Amino acid sequence: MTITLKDIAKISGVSAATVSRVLSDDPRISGATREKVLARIRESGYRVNDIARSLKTRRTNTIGFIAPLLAEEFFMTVAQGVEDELRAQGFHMLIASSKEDPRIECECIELMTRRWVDGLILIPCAGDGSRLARLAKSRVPLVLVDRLLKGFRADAVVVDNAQGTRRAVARLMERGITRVGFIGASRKISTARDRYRGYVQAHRDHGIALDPAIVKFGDFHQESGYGLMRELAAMKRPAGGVFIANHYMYLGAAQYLLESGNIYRHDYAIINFDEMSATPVIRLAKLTVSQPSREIGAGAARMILGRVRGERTGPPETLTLGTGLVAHDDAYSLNSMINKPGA
Amino acid sequence: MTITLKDIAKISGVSAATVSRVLSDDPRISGATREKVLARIRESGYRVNDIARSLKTRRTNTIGFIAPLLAEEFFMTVAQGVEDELRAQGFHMLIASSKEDPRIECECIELMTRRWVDGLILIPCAGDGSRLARLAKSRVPLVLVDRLLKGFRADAVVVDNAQGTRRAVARLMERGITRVGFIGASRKISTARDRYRGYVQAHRDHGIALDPAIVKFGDFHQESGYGLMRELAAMKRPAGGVFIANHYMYLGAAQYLLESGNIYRHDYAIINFDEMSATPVIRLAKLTVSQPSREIGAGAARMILGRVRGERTGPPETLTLGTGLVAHDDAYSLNSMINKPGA
DNA sequence: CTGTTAGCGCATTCAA
DNA sequence: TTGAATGCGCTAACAG
Repeated sequence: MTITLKDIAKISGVSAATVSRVLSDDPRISGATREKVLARIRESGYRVNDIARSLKTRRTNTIGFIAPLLAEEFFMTVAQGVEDELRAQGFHMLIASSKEDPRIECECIELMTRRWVDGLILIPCAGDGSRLARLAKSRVPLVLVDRLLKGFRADAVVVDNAQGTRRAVARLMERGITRVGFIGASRKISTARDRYRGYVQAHRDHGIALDPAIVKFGDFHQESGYGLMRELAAMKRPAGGVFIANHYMYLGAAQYLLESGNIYRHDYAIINFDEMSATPVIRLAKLTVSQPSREIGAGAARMILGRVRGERTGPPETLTLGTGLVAHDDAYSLNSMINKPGA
Repeated sequence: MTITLKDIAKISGVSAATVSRVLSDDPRISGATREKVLARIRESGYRVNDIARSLKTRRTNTIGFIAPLLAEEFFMTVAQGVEDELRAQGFHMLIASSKEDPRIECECIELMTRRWVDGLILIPCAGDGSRLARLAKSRVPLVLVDRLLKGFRADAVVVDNAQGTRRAVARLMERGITRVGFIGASRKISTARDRYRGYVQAHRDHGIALDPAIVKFGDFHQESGYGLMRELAAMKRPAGGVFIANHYMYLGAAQYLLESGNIYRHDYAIINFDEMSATPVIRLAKLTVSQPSREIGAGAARMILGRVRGERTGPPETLTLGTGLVAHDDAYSLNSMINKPGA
């Protein structure tokens, strides 16, 4: 027995339309009736039924957000940025994870679309954009975040992964470390591809030949980083440095170095990508490429709302944010570890 | 101009009611018409409008999930557990974060309720349950997760925080470490309170007097752990061990110990609460109390669905899961650090 | 400034 | 087994 707008109309002695107008702050309503109606609303504990409203207006004030996983700090920091911005603008957020599986991703999109989300923010999984063709043809605005899709133009918010990587690797080279290993992920993912590209560019910039033997591709997860670091460490001619393409691979690599005791034997100059809450505690990396993850999310939210509100029309735009580069002079190293304990 | 159920009825030469029945797998529909209608649906690319359906059925197949923050691994691992279970059962998840602010929390609840969520899973912020009185009186099922609220009975999924802490601290005491410091959070949060209780119990169990000077309360965040660890380290008579009440405080404490170089001077026997992805890499703790975070989420999802479907009625139930205790024999320590580099 | 009218797209009585 | 009629709660013309 929920109380409806019509009930309010009745007990206020006005029409339903008037109540509706009060609810939506229609300017051409007299102060008197507005007060009266608001009073009845307050007394009665009436609450709008957003579903009914949506059926009529064809807008749900809801944005869908789909990420490969929920329990990853980068994705969820982006999500937090999105949510903050959306809530500030009166929007809801429907969330789902694709498990890096295009089929699940499609299913999520389908379900959210059925629920009439006003727009969709997507951190896509690997592959090209063909699976999104139908969505693109529908009228539902879409913003791609973090990763781009081959052969698919859409609004997007990304960082300059190639440039961030290139600069970091170059920095190492300028310090005289020319043999730098690479621990990355499948190039079916644009960020993985671009980070690899930046790594290659740095070599070209410095006229250094790239040794394929120390270039390893895995899958952005901890186990992968662990395994690839082990491979790298097993080489007869070890690398002087290593670029590790994301936070979880860095965790895995670090775990290997610590568990194996390798860290006490060889002083790798490590570059890691992503500055997360645990980064200051790991302290194995000399250089960290950071991303403004929260801003990425906020930017995506603003972008989608621009479309939803019709403030922005026309061809897709891409917002490219820059990366940061943080040097850790306090990183562990063979030398510092030998020296410090004496202190 | 989206195509509707009525359109399908027309092109199929049947009534809207029939199409509706086909859509909901009504058993008393002839195989022939069912096939025919399904064919038209497929050809036309028709898709149900869930909003209209919800207005009619008063169910949205959507569960709201509210956590203090999105970008924290524990909360999001719970969220992942919830989402997996919900999606398997055909439900959506609306998500929001309260920022540990009861006012924002209330606002989120209000907004989700207006959108007719079928149920609400809440990791509440500090305080008592009075703010939820209205929600409790409404017909919307609620499941509390992780934290309980004083003076408020509701379905809940928690772990035995006191027991987990008690056992871990006891373990340290049995190894002869009797002076154990405490780094915890505000006792306005039930988990913080219970972990403190477990710490106190361990002392009582072993007949050890508790020294208030080494018991510190902060706020579950990194900065707090950092600051409290510094206070502890500054004591003239240092503790032999420290219990640190959650992952982020542990990160902060670890950061302090490393930055200050204190770790090279004093070998704290550390217990930390929560096993997260970075835990194996930090390696400062000798003992870790783990929680089945994903299972907590899955359990909460099952619990709320039981209510939503009316399979479960009657008084609130509490599902209490156990904690794990992991020993890290490979943890750093002053001795290991001095010895290893020689290798 | 306010009321009347007419649906939004679907599920569900009640008849047939 | 199927159809016709009705309304969920709200907004948006169009009048007045």
